[in-house]
Amino acid sequence: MSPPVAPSIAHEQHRLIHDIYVLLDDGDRRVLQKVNLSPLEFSVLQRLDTAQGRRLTDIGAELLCVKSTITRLVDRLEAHGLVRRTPDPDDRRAQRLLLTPRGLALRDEAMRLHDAAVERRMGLLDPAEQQQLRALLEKLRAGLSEELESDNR
Amino acid sequence: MSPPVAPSIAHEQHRLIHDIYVLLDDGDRRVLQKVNLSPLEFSVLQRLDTAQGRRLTDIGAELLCVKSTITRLVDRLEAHGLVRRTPDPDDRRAQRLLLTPRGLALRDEAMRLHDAAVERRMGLLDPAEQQQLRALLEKLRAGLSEELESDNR
DNA sequence: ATGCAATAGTTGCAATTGCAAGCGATTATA
DNA sequence: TATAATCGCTTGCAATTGCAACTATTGCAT
Repeated sequence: MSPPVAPSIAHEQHRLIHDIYVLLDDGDRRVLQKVNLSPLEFSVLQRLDTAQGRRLTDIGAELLCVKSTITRLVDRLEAHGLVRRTPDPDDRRAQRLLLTPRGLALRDEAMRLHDAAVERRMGLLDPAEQQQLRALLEKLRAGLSEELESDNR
Repeated sequence: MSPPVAPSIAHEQHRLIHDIYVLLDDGDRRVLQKVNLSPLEFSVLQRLDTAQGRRLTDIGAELLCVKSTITRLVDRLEAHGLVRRTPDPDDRRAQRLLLTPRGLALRDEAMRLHDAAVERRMGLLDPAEQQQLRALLEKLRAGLSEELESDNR
């Protein structure tokens, strides 16, 4: 049970976040299965709209996955009629990705289900705690993404 | 940018945790690559010792992945001489999984690297904030795992 | 202007993972 | 104690993902 290396506080914290993520992701997976979406597909749909659209690379950058993953995930979504690729008017290399009406409807349905499940799970903390948690996480996220950017520079 | 469904507070919080996890996981991946381990492999090694060992199924349950994933992940670790399967004396169906000396050394090396990276990243919060965060996350984790258990019942 | 590096996206390939079926061992039930 | 249900683990198969290589386009530096 006890490893020879003493775990640090930060390590414990990281472990906590990891455990929680695993639990949340597992819950997400079950909920989203009802609308036949994987968590990653849902993340992509969440980032789209029906008007201007987004470029594939931008989405990949936000989700920290390689371009080819987005390409093929979008292939699937498009085959299901949920999104539509359209040429970017400003850059002939790029594609803009749009939600179709059907995609919008499914996305909203998924969000309703997902939000209800998340609400229930986050309800384990009272509102004051949720507020606290949110502030801490926002600070952490800001720092982490900044660090990531400077790493990539 | 703005979706037609108003995002709830809980939803925002979930999004934060998700984003942070993605960032942390990306960081983990880079660090662990230096010792040629995937995050999941590292998670498994972290849960092992050199004495009694753990059963494969128990590890899978903790990491919320199916048994076959553990089977094959252990196949790889064993092929690299990091772990060893040994029959469970109490149950002839089961295998107990042990760290080899080499596995122990690598695990400790990985933990040193990983901890240093985590320490640096969690250092974005001051000690008081880390303390706060830890308390909140522990409460959340406890609630979530309890919920998971009752789901599976 | 011209050539060279960087960028957007796609494709081939290998590795990882989940699901379902299967096999031996164990526990529960009658 | 016989039989059925469950459990621990493995294997076949399909799906998802990352990496590297490639094409087409853009932008920068001369």
